[in-house]
Amino acid sequence: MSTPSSQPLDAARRKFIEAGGNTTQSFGFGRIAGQLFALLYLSAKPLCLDDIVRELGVSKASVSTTVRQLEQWAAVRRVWVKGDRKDYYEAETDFGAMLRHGLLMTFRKKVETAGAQIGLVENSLKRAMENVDDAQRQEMQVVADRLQRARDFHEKIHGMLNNPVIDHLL
Amino acid sequence: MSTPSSQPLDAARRKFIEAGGNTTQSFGFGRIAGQLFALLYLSAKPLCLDDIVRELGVSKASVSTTVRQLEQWAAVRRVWVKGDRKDYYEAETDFGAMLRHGLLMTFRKKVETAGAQIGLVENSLKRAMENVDDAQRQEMQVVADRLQRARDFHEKIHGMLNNPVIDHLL
DNA sequence: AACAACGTTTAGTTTTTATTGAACGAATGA
DNA sequence: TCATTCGTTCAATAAAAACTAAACGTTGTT
Repeated sequence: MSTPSSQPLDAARRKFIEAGGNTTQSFGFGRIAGQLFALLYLSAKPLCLDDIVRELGVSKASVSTTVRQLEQWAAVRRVWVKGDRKDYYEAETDFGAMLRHGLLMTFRKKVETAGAQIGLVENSLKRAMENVDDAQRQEMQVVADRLQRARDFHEKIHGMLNNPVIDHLL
Repeated sequence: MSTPSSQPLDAARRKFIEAGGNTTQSFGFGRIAGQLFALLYLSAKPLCLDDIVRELGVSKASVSTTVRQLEQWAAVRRVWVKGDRKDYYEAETDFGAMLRHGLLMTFRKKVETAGAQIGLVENSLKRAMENVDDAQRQEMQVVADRLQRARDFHEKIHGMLNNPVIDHLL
């Protein structure tokens, strides 16, 4: 008992799925991630792996890995359907929650990694400056100043990303 | 008459350059972009193409193209040195300006493209809904509703990105 | 137990992106 | 004019990423 979707509806759906793929690809996440999310987002019912394979025309392996990516970004969630041992998935429809729990997290991590690396360089330079004559120290100071400006900026960004106001706005 | 930079200084510089490469790569911009910016950022004097080639150990072609990328992002600017027809480059040290004029711009464009695509799908679906019986229209309505939520979110993001307050915070 | 239906992992392939060497044209100055 | 020094472009290559088919382990069914 499958619903015979109308042609114009399917046409629109496919356009949206393609648009989703293009968008995620332009942001450096894969193409399939966007297509898969778009498909689920417009679907009234949760879909299983093979549904998705059929609709998108990609391999089961790709769907399996992509679906887990999307789960990590809180863009898709697994749902249980009674009396069926297949895994079903549905899209998160609250984009704000999605950004807060998924993308922003990833972003924060990368920013932190960058900040930590600045810190390491700063420290190793500071230690090196102690055992050196004044001429050399002066040359190093220029670099030390720039490093500090970089770290200042990092802390500014860090502050913004962890500001509850941001979460509230999304 | 070249300055004989001290060993510890150079060591720190190289670490920073490597860190820069890792960071930009993790964000999906190339590795060289980050290395090149980091090199210029810690350099007291502007550098020419061949200086950069020498320091980073990459081809002139790569430096040429990457430097133009960075110029577009307002991360690097060309400076003239009197009596030398080589092009010299220096880093933008104001990270805020850099984000405002470079990265945010790129980001905005991608978001706009995505938004436009949603609009297209929405319109084609709306038009299709006019010439269809009630049963079909009801099925389409579910999809139409989700599309509208997607567009609402897009407009929220659009508003945030174009809010002067953001620029002011950076 | 043997089988079938799933989702995952792995190893290999295809596709895309990054990087380079070499050729080129413009500008400089002998 | 000719030779040189630059930066860019372009075709080719190397490196990375996306994608797949097939094998696998698990879970449920007969």
